[in-house]
Amino acid sequence: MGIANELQQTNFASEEAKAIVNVIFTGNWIAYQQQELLKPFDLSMQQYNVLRILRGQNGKPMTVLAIIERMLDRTSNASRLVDKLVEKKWVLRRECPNDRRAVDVLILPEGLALLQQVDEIQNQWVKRFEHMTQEDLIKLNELLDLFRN
Amino acid sequence: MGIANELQQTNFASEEAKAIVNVIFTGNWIAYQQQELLKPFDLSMQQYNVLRILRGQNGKPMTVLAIIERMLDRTSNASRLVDKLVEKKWVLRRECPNDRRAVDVLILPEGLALLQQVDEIQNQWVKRFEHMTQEDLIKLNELLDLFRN
DNA sequence: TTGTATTTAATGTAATTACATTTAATTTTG
DNA sequence: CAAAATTAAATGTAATTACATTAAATACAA
Repeated sequence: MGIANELQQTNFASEEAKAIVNVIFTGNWIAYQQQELLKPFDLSMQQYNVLRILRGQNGKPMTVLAIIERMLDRTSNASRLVDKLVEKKWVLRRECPNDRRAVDVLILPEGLALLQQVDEIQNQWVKRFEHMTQEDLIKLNELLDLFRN
Repeated sequence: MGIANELQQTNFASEEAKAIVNVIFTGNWIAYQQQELLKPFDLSMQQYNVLRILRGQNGKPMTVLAIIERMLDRTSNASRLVDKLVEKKWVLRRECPNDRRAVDVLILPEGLALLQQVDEIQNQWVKRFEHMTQEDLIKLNELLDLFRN
């Protein structure tokens, strides 16, 4: 993967400049891996994210707005995202009883089953990070959090 | 920014799982910052990346294929990317003399001037990371490299 | 209560992207 | 050398995305 190594080689103006590129590049890299992992399930990362948020509700419905607020990437298109999930019969969409502007979205058993399947593959895949110690991972998470502050 | 903090709060299945989400999220976050920074220059991140690659050539032209190989994000659309740069008169495109299939792309003085302007803003902006020590940044870069291996 | 403002979701659209195909030029092979 | 294979870039397209606008319902204020 050409650039992955080149990143180490390239001489950057500063450690900051390298970190910026490195964070973006590594983010894209892992996002790509995740996309590939989800492809066999005909699931995009955003759709997967929404399904997991809905699962987190333990059966309670959520409005589209509530979903948007929980999503990792601010998407203006949650409506159409939910469309796709409805089409595939993974979630149910229905008018919200107490506010007819709003729409309740609810994960279906089929959606839950799908997530369980993905979880299994995901758990397998995560083993790819066995070369990192727990300490490494904690430190990485700390530094990324610091980076954003 | 809701999620940024929620990331710290949310309880993940594992440190690995958190790192995956954290890397993607932080990558998107910083990419967004960069996009905003480039917006006043009517420059997308990919276009900026191409211009910088061309600047690195110190006046020598590059074929589209050579550009693709150096780009951070594998884009299948380098042709159209270069189109935009040509439109804006930042680069020149001409037939490659020794291989008429190929196309030489060359950064123009206007393109170099633009980059210099962006550099200045960029240098200002990077100060946002002053809260991180040099050691922090080096460690972050190391851990990201490790993460990809 | 009635008109105005706000909120929620859906939609229109233009730009971007990924992926496949096409065109033209060059290289390889028989 | 001629035909086939490969290479480089451009193009077609369908899907995705960002951004603005619309439509419908609700909240609020006079």
